[in-house]
Amino acid sequence: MTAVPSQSTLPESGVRVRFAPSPTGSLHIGGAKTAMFTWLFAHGEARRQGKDGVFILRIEDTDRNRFVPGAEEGLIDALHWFGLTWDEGPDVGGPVGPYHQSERTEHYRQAAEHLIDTGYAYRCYCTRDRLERVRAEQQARGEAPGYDRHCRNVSPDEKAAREAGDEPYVVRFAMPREGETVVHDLIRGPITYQNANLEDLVLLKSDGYPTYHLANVVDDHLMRITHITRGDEWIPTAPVHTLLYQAFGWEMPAIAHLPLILAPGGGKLSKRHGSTAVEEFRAQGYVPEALMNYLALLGWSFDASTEIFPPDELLAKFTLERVSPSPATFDYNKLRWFNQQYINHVLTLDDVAGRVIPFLVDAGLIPAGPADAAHPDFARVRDVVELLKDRLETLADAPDLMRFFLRDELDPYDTALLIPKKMDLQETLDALIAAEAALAEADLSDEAATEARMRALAEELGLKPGQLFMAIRVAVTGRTQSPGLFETLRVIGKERCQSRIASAMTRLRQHGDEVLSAD
RNA sequence: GCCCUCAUAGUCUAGCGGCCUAGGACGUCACCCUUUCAAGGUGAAGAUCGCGGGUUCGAAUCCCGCUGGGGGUACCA
Repeated sequence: MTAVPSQSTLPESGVRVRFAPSPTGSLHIGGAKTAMFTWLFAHGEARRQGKDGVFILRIEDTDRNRFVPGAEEGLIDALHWFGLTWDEGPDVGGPVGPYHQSERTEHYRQAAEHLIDTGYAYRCYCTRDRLERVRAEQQARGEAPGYDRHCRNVSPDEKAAREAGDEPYVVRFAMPREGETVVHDLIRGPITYQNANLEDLVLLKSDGYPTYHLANVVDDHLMRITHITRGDEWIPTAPVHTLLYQAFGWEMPAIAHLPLILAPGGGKLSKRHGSTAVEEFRAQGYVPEALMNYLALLGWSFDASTEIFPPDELLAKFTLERVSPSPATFDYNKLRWFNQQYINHVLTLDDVAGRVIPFLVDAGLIPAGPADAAHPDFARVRDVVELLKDRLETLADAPDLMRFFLRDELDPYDTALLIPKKMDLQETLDALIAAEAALAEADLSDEAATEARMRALAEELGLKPGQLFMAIRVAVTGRTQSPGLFETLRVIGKERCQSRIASAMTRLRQHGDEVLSAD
């Protein structure tokens, strides 16, 4: 008889959990949420209770048809960016590796053999054609489609004959035909299943690779997982896995199914609704802390009013007990709000300045360099970010809002914008001439003094302060919207302010000529 | 079809039998602040707690049914 795979010796540790993605694409936001809750449980809740909370990354690459080269690297990248760290995994190693299922096939083969030997599984030689035919017939008769257990019931003679040949086969689980199986979900309580409704699932495929069911159970056992945390969509497989543990004679880990993320219109969140991959949110200028905060509140809450939970707060407060069983709809709007909160109020100025750098580099506004204080332009960027961070919803908004600070040339703008409300071209020109003269002898680093001088000037000119300020604002920024005028002037610098006002005056004169010649 | 699961405003949620004339947040609208735009502040509208039965002196909270949403039903995970 084939021996059942056995656990390696490992010091008794409190909580061992894993995130087990398949490298079939980029990290979906739903997967990120599952990973995060699992991480919070191990590194937050368990460790707060004085337990050794271990978070493991395991790569479930048993489907050779869906394998995507590079996906694993992308997954790990995205997980790191998101802010998760694991204690054991394919990249960091660990005592119960390897952490790729494709390197653990011997365990699964052995486990399947053991189950056959003990009568809990059997070889099935049915062809795909036959399975399809059976399904079609069942459906035609209005029956529930499913494997008819043909190979489970063959005579001993036929069985022996088949085994002597070299036909390809799969190994199926011999599901109990009666009784019921109860799964105790940590989040939703007991779930009862009638065994008669359960199918004889394939455990080992004809290519020798295991299915999810076998590999998952065997690995969770061998890796000494204490709590299974996974998405809601796995609930229907829970009784099968429970029965599998029983067949092996292994203790079943505790299990918790985390609520799914739904799309705004209902159904799965897909490309049609917007971004779904963590990598996309990153590229769009979301900060990981905000994404984490938003996702945490999609199914978990601490109290009736707290909304802002930076990662350390999450680690300090998260409990599985307060995770809701109901699925939640993804709201891009609210994510944006969280992102804005982090950029405007939670992250430090230096931090935001650093994070904005890659976006400015991509836009060609500053030279490439490190995304922190080591960048040669850091001080400049920091000064600008100080004025603008409150109007950043995402980091990707930065290049557009910051252009007129970082480049000498202004973007093209409509000359008519220079003329404030209730003023005409000549009045505007006069105002700018006076403003330029005043600016020439002003100390822009003293914002209060500059403002006082300009307010006085407005009065001399018989203008409202806002009118004068708007003319200057447009001349200096090329826009009707900007941070406070005097801090804007200070950061842009006197020389550039003067040359921009000069060119605004030139444009006004030309504009006037054009208007005249058109008449 | 069958199995499972979920159910408080458009959305995320608090609530775990009386504190609820249902609290917070996003979004929406209004006002304040104000040199523009943000940010910030204040306030408003928005939920017969999906529906129907029970249990109880009393139910958003417990039980049953229904309805609706979601998931599963592969040699994918």
